[in-house]
Amino acid sequence: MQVRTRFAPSPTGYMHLGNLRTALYTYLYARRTGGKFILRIEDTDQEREVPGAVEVIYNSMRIAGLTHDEGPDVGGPCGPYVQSQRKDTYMPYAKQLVESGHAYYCFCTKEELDARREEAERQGKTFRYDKHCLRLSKEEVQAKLNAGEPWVIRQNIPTEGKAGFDDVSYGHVEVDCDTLDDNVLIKADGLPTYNFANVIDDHLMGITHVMRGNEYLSSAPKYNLLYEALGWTPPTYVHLTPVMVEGTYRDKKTGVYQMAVDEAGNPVLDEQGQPVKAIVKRKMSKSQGDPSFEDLLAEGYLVEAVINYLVLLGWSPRGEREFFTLKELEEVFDLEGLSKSPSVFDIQKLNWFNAEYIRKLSPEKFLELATPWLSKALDPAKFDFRRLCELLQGRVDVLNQLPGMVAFLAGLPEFSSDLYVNKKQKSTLESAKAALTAALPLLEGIDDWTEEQLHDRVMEAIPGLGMKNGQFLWPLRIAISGQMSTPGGAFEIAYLLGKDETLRRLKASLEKLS
RNA sequence: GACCUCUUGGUCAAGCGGUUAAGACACCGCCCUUUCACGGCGGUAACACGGGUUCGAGUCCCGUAGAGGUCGCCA
Repeated sequence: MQVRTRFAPSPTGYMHLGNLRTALYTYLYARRTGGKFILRIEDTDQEREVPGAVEVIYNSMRIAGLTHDEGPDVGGPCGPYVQSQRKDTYMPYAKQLVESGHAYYCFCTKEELDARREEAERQGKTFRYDKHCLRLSKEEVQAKLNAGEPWVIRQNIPTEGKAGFDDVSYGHVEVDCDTLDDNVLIKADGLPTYNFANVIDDHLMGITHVMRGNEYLSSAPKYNLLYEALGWTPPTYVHLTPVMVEGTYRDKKTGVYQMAVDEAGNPVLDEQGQPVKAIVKRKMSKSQGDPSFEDLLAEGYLVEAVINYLVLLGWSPRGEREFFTLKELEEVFDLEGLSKSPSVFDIQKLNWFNAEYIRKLSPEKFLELATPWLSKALDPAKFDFRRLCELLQGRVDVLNQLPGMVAFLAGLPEFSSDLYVNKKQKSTLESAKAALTAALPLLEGIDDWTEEQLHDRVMEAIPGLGMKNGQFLWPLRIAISGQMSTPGGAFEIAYLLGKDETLRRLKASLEKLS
């Protein structure tokens, strides 16, 4: 049987990295097995509608290179692929379940339920719907329906026995039915809940492998009960771990941060005596300030790097190799390598991957990608971006570091004379002053301002000065850059700056040193 | 609180009854070098705990602890 997988996001307006990873795995499994990859939009929550959010999904998928075989935009035999457009397909199944006793009409209002939920919470009990409306006779139900009372349809979970399912990673999972709640299947607005829609759609669309976050692990038994009641065969389940992050935590309702406490429960204070925010391990979340896929791209991460990093976060190829293109992943991805425990998103490792991918870029491509970033700090007409990029390509991790790395070229920063002192280069304040004094006429005498000339003329002059290379070059670089570290040595910086500016800076720095 | 799941270095992770317990990131050191970086070499660092099963357990079973998830007319 041909594998059919699906990615079923709800349109939130951004691509969560955990979701992107789910999409990736889902896509890769379909490709690896020669199956079909389907995109379905789960937008049954009308209150949460975000304008333009569906386009964000298409865009992210396209940028990531995850092309779907069926979906709202490309069509397919099982359409429509947007749940809000499938409204009429769910009701008949719901009614069928009511007929067979696997579901029932419920007329309890939200307010009543909220009150009961609160009451249960006050008593420290787990709230579960008490099947109140199940006691209604067929006639009573009909009368209420005729009177136009608002209603929902609930799943009728058996009060005893066990329910379970099989998962590729987690094996057989089983729970007692009496721990399960009678969830709403059809909402008062006539639209299905996720609990119902995913079962119906997955079946109707012929999905063979359901891959999704493991927040659904505990409700999966209920879904299987539904498959059973409908006389359908459940799909193969593959539950995926969440992507975690170590960061601060802010309460959604109150907006206050969780603060750090020591073993005695006292607040941890920083040097200024201010309370410190706690660093906790939690699910990655846009609302907590964690980056989305789009955010990462905007910061100057390369798509290939993000994909490569993400695929390895929760899946292992079981070998030494760690660089993969999407195409290569389509050949090697499997379910066996999937991890069962949550993994922590590590920006440092992503940075490393990104740096590696930047280095693999052709110089032309890097120039193209870097130019907008360099232009934030430098006038392209005044600097040799091509040469600058040659120096930068091996040194930058993330493109957004670029403006900061070259800002010193636009204007000499204020700097402390301490920078001239370097033990390893045997550079002291005195030797620096001597070097700079000697450098001025030497550089003034160079008319052909190329790196080669700069290098040759200076290098041949240094021995005559009785100095070591470092004693001369270290202070020179400091004097014209004002920085401890720069993308390139003294000659490269001098070339980029041009003769006039180099001499101007050299004089200014020398003056300051006197 | 109830239920479900998970647990190898700081992080990602290999391991699927017998290994000196891989590798990568990060960190540290050395080399290279006119700086930083790159590169090369090396180093610190882990099987949560307690019971079993077994000749032998990171690997199997049971507890405990910790972590995560779920408990919405959200998905």
